[in-house]
Amino acid sequence: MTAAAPAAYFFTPMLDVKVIREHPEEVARALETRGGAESVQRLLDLDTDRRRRVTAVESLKAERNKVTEQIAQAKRRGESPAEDIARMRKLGDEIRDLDAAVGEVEKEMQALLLQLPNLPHPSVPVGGAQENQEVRRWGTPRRFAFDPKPHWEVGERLGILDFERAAKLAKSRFVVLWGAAARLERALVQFMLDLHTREHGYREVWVPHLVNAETMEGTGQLPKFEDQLFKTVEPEGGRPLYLIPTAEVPVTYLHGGEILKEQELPKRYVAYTPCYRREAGAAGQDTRGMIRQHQFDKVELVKVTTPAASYGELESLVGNAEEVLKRLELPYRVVLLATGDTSFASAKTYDLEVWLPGQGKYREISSCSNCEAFQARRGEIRYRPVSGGRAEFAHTLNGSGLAVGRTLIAILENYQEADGSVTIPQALRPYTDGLERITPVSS
RNA sequence: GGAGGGGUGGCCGAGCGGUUGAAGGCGCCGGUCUUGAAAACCGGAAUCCCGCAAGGGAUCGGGGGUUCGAAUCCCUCCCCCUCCGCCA
Repeated sequence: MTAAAPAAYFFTPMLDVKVIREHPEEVARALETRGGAESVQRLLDLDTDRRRRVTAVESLKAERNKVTEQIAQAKRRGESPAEDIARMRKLGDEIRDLDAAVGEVEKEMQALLLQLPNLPHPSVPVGGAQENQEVRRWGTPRRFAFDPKPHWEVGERLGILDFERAAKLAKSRFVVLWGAAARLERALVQFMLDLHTREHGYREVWVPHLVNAETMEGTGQLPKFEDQLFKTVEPEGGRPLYLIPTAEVPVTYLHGGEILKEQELPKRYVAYTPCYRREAGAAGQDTRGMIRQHQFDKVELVKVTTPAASYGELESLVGNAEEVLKRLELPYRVVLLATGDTSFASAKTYDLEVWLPGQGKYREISSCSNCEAFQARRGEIRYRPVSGGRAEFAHTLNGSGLAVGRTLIAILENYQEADGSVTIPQALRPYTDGLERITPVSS
């Protein structure tokens, strides 16, 4: 039996209030390039206010408990202490009012805290995307004897990418994959899952694609990014569900509200799911082709580990994702994101960018993050140390291993030939039932 | 969809108005015994908040209510289970 997930519970925000209280300047500085620094002073004021009120109400409660005990004793003696009871009535009202006031303050604090992003790791360059650092490159972009086409031209010429019909079925930013493309998509999923389970030690897991608000909040998607999510409408006030924007959400929250044993860590999971994103605010970006879709497949890697091990696990996670590109012989580079470009829940993120000759650019194909205790705190994911002490928040990590649609794109662009055909990478052939080349006939 | 049952500590499971932060078991930590281990026995240990501390407060699915006082009574929401119906 697994523990019931806690309904979001006051005072387990993603940043520990104590850290803000004790190091307000450092926190504000760390958040400068990430957003939220302006909340720090307000939080400090609220925190002071809250503590003052809590102290006051608790002394009243202490009195209530004492008098209650006196009444109980009197009753046992057969007396009826009318004046004590009358006093308790008044006390009870006062306590109720003060508690309500504390609740108001806590509500405001919680709302602010839920909007604060994670603090960056010291090794992360400070600044916006222009401060991102290329860590390494692998592979040499192929020299083409002809002008390499973008994937949408390659795919439409082969009759395997169909944007028009997808728009008819749904709307723009969807695609229909025909024949060899659908086959390739499936092969890629299989190939990635096999690699990570057989060689990298991940356990495969299959999860719901629709999750509730607690799960979204626990992993940092809500409340801040509601406009990026597809949401269901339930009749008669039923609780809505959200379509997952990444498998990171359900897979990380598998252990929400649980206390794991240190000796079970690290947990390493791999999951294949479709991902659904509104892409609000991306109007005009990547409108052609299947770079940015409302629905795409992804194989996701998730780890739950101890604070001491998490940065080592981040490096190996990146290596595991890189291995997919290496086996597919797709040139790529690894980029360490600067503070301002690092995602909300993450303390440190490496992006893998694959070379797309049709666009003449490296484009993101994986994002690998160490969220440290940010999600663990929100989602109450803890572990009991071997030494038997108090339960500690775990560290959670995630990374794409890889985005399948973009991998398909990369193959179409990197492996295209002058005659419009596309060669299937060697590593994928065990999964394509003998198909070695996509031509208009084979497609 | 109809009818019932239930949500308690790391896990299982008692309690059903005051002496219960909560019996018992399992698991965990320490000790005795042992060449070592196991078994047996003894002891320890929930979490969060406020406080320099002493100490105090809160927490038995969430929220609200009744009461001087609630894990225990009432309302409401969420979730799980069993049976019947329906169904990929």
